Amino acid sequence: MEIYKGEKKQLYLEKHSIAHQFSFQIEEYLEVREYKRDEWIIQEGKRPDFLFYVIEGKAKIYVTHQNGKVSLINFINAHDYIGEMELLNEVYYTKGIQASTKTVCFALPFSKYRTKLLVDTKFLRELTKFLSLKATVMAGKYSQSLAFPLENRLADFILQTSDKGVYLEKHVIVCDYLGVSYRHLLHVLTQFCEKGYLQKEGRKYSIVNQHALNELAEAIKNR
Amino acid sequence: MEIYKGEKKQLYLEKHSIAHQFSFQIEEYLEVREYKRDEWIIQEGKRPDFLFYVIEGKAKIYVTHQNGKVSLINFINAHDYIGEMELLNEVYYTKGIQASTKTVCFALPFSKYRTKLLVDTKFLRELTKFLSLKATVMAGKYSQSLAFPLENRLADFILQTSDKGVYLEKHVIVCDYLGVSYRHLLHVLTQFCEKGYLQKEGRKYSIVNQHALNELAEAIKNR
DNA sequence: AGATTAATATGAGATATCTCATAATTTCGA
DNA sequence: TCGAAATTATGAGATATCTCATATTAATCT
Repeated sequence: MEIYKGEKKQLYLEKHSIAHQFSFQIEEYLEVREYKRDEWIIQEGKRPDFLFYVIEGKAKIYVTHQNGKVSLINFINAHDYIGEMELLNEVYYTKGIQASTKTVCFALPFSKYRTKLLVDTKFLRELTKFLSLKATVMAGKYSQSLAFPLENRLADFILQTSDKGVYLEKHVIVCDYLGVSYRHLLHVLTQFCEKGYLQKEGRKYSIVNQHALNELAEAIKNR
Repeated sequence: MEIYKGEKKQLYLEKHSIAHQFSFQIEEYLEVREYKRDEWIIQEGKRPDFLFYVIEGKAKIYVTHQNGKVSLINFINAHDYIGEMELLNEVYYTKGIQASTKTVCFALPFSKYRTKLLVDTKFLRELTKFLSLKATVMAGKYSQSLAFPLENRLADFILQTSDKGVYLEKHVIVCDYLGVSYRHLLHVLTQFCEKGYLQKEGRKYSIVNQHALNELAEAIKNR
């Protein structure tokens, strides 16, 4: 992990200002941090000392079950908060958060800001929106996961993550995210190829029949 | 739906005061409402005009998928808010909320309070806590549902809902909630009986081997 | 460059879960 | 109190998904 100083720090502060989300000055004790790919921003079970706001990059939330099984719960993207659970709740089991690309974020030390943050209307309103959205998304994912087979969820995932008609996510991450075994993911991908929805080209898959995928994905959207 | 007036209303206002969650007077336009079992507090797809706070009773959140399948997403209990998503977000697909017992709640009209609520530190902090918990619970449920077979989730559900060693939830609701077919739920319940964890007595099930159920349920608790 | 690790790939058999069909029992309103 | 609707119950075959075993290829480290 690297902490930006001087000019580099100023650049980020200006270019990605979040001052409008607060009604007091936050810059004095704010750090700009860069985490490298695979670095842990927060370790599972270990309460963080900072509230993070992601500027660029992508991270993954993990939780370890008692049987040792690890679940990828969600992705974190730019403009997401991290550590807000620990800011708000005295008692909370901290989940692990790992950078999946180079990730730059602002870090606000609890020690300096906690009290101020908890009475700041602007910030609380922003946070409330963020959380309500998060809760909604999780609820949606939950009901989807129960109501539909992989076929539908994968179609949706492919459409969401593909770029210019090409899908190239890593299987290991995807099967973790969608909660299925590696074997089964490959199985369904093969089916998609056989049905002519996708065409395999080396490691990549080209979308051949977008319409078919759309139909599968549509089924899981509750309106 | 019945709106309490006069003395009955006063009684509820005093006995279940939520004044401490707000920094302004909320009583003037507040209604105390009673919904009967199976009545819809909020209809799916139809934005509510009130922020609700549940005083007593139990309700269910439903969402209808495009294929007509309906998912029970979660239970709502006393001290939960309803309609907070619509208060915060201009754009939000409203889920259906149905009372599963007689349910009494406070209803605050958006028209009178929206603006005030959105700048009230006390309220926002309460709401933020509520939402963060909700998001956490949903995330937990999500990862559980993917990582474990019904056996584990059912064991947990039985322990949570049983009273004095007796389990008597309706199967139709349970299989909906746990997202499995009726047939499979019965199948696993039968297994539990065969293994000597439960004993069937008419419609009820007595817990015979709590320890075994505990072990199954423990597996899904992360930490 | 060679060694190690991570990721991809495929087969085969086991298990969890679903769908459909059908019947008995209970609940509840007219 | 009767009949409709909801709930419980069980069987049988289909499908989704998992586990394990094993091979190949790509990425990473020294």
